[in-house]
Amino acid sequence: MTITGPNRTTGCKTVALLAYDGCQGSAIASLIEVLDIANLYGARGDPRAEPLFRWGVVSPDGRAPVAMGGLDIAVGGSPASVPAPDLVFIPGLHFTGDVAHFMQQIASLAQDCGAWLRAQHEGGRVVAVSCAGAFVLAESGLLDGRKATTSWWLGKLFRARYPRVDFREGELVTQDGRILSSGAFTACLDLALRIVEHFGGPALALSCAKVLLIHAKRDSQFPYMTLQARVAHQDELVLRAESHIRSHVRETLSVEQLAAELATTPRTLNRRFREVLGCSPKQYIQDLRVEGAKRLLESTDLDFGEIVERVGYVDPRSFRRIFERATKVSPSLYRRMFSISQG
Amino acid sequence: MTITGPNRTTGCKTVALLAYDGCQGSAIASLIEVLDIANLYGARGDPRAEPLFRWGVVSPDGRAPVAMGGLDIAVGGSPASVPAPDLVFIPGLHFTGDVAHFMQQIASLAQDCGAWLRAQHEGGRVVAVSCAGAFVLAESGLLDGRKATTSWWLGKLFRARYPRVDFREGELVTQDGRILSSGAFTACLDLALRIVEHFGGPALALSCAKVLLIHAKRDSQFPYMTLQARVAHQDELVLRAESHIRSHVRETLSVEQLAAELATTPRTLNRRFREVLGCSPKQYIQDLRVEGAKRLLESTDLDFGEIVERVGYVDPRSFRRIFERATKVSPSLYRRMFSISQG
DNA sequence: CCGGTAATTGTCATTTCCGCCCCTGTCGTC
DNA sequence: GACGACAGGGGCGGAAATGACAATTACCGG
Repeated sequence: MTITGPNRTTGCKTVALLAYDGCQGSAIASLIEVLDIANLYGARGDPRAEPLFRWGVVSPDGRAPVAMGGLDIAVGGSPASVPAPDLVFIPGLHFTGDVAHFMQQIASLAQDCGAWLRAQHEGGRVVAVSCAGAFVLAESGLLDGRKATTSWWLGKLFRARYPRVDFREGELVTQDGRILSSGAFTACLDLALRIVEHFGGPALALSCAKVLLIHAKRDSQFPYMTLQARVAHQDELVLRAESHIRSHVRETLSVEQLAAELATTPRTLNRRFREVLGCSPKQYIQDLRVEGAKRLLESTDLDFGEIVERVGYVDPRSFRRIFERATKVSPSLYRRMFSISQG
Repeated sequence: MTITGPNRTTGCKTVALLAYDGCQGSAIASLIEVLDIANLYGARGDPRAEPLFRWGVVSPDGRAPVAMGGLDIAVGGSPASVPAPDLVFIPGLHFTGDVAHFMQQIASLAQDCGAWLRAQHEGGRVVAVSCAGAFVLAESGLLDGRKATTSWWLGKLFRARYPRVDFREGELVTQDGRILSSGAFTACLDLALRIVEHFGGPALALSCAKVLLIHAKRDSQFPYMTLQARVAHQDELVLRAESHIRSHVRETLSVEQLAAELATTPRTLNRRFREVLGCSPKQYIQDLRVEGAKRLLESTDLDFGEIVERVGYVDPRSFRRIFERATKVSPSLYRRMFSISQG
């Protein structure tokens, strides 16, 4: 797939999509299709109109990579084969849980494409990444001091590795100057819409959204997050506290009580939790309760008041506040999003 | 991309994905990735576990097709190269508005693959289609008397062409026996989840949904539908009526009044509308008003009561009912889904 | 046994925010 | 048209989190 003809001399925008081994092929295919649809709807009524977008797929070495899941993707050459793109897109990368291997892939990509990416950005082009693609940009230093996001399950790793980036946890799409980033897998669709909006305006983006069946205004990744495994640790006191909490989540549970139970003081408990788990005991309990409520919303028809009681709260109003802070959606919307039972 | 090894002798399920010229490549890539993720999450804790899914991409003639937007897709061969798949998937096809050309593509596909598809289905395999893929199945006679859906903008065409199919307008995913179908573009993600659920259970599907950032329970295409261009016609009376309606939508408007205005009777007006446009004058007016309300919800901050008045209604309660019947969501949710302004 | 040092814990004041209560408005259902 | 479940604003008393600093403990070599 190669680019033909000129671009910057006209109103037509050129997009270069970077494919590489193990990349999320659907992000590339989706973006292409969204641009294709935008071309169709943008030229409504005039079939001879110049298309709004052109695009080409490239790879670091110019050879066809094998995407995630084993799909072969044909490319038009190395990055140099798309002269003067208006936008560069880097898809994500599957993370299987092996941090070392993952970071090594990122480092290798950054080495191959970092200089090119920096040059593109300095040359005034828009750079858009989705999912783990943000790591490549961060590694290349392009995100220092800038807003960015990534897949929700990579958030902690990202924040730890790149403290200089203005990391926006849980956001779906971020924009900072000419740098766009987006979250997990299908967030690339929201990113694609943002790109269409950027070059073609909000009305065109909305038309595309309706054809594609995407909310034009999905707002965050928060509702999708699940409680991740805590860091392993050896703190005997905290371990005992965790165990005690786990077996009493359903009951009213105060930190003071808990401290007494473990023959220590609230202050110590607080300090140790923060040190080892990075949060307060109360927070820990709340997280568990919210996760419990999510399970009940997903798998039962109990009404919210009942669920509130089951996870150890009395007042629906307060627990709703906590639930919404964690998930960024209301309980009923959460249920509509993730209910397992038939509807 | 080829399948290696056996399949039906074990618990592993094999999926054959059919690619063809102009097909929606992202549907293929997405399904592959969803299956890949399902393999990862399904085997949690046991890296040596046999994967739940295997897959292979094929094309009618075994050669690599060029997907929508110009993306080349590598295939493992013709349909015969995936022996005994457990599921066959057919992606959609871009519809640019040229019905004749579209139907010719469908006919050609049905000719190439119809017999194979029928054999697969008769052999007990699951057949899944997304978007315009339903036309291929319908053309091959596999959908007669069965539930099916397709992209919302193809609904009328589908119903007209295949009256024997139990067409479910606006549904996102349908299942009838071993035949699955899904609606517009990204509905293939919902279909993919349904496939995972079918072979791996609801809990696994939910885990995948959260990683992919998909609602596990998106319910319909209705909110995304927009008023489509009406059929062109020559009925002078109806044309005058349409014109009169368009210029008076904002005012209270009765069919009786309208008939008087055009020097005819309500009965005639009804008959002619039904004959030419397939709906009643009242329905026609309502459709316009709902569409007007949608525009206002998308682009302004006016509250619903105000909008109701602007489109010519008095009672918010009754207009809400009409709005919800058409869109299947409440006005406030519609605004949250498609609001153009910042939020 | 002692004093020095560092790590940990306790005390307390401050601020934040939780949890409970009131209420109204919206939505879907019957 | 009425009802019940849900959403969410606001206020208040009290619990929780945390910083600063003092007190205690643990661990040394001398």
